[in-house]
Amino acid sequence: MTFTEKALAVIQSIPEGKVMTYGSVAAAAGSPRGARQVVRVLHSLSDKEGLPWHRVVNREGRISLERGRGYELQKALLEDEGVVFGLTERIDLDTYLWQPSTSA
DNA sequence: CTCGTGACTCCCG
DNA sequence: TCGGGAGCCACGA
Repeated sequence: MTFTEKALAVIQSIPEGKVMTYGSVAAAAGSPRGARQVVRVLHSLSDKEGLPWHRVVNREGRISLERGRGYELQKALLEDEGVVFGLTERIDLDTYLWQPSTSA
């Protein structure tokens, strides 16, 4: 089981209306410092595995992508799932952060 | 095998 | 408080 596979499983475990940070996914996958690998996983498998890449945001609960890069798409997808963006285009992690270990 | 890369994160200035 | 730089890890060429 590689980090990529674990990350893949973790990301797929994120339910609608919830989000996870790169760091959290990485940690859940076994590498607290592997946030960047999560990025890689999204890039490489989001398309093939049909991952909910839009449910992955940065540590601030914000979309890392820039306007015109996918930002609006991700935001739209999340809002469609019930995720609310704050006045600062930010997601309230206290409310929407998905924590795999705490749910089961 | 070594080098480069990346939708990150943290620490220091 | 804000900005810049280095660290990090795994994967593709």
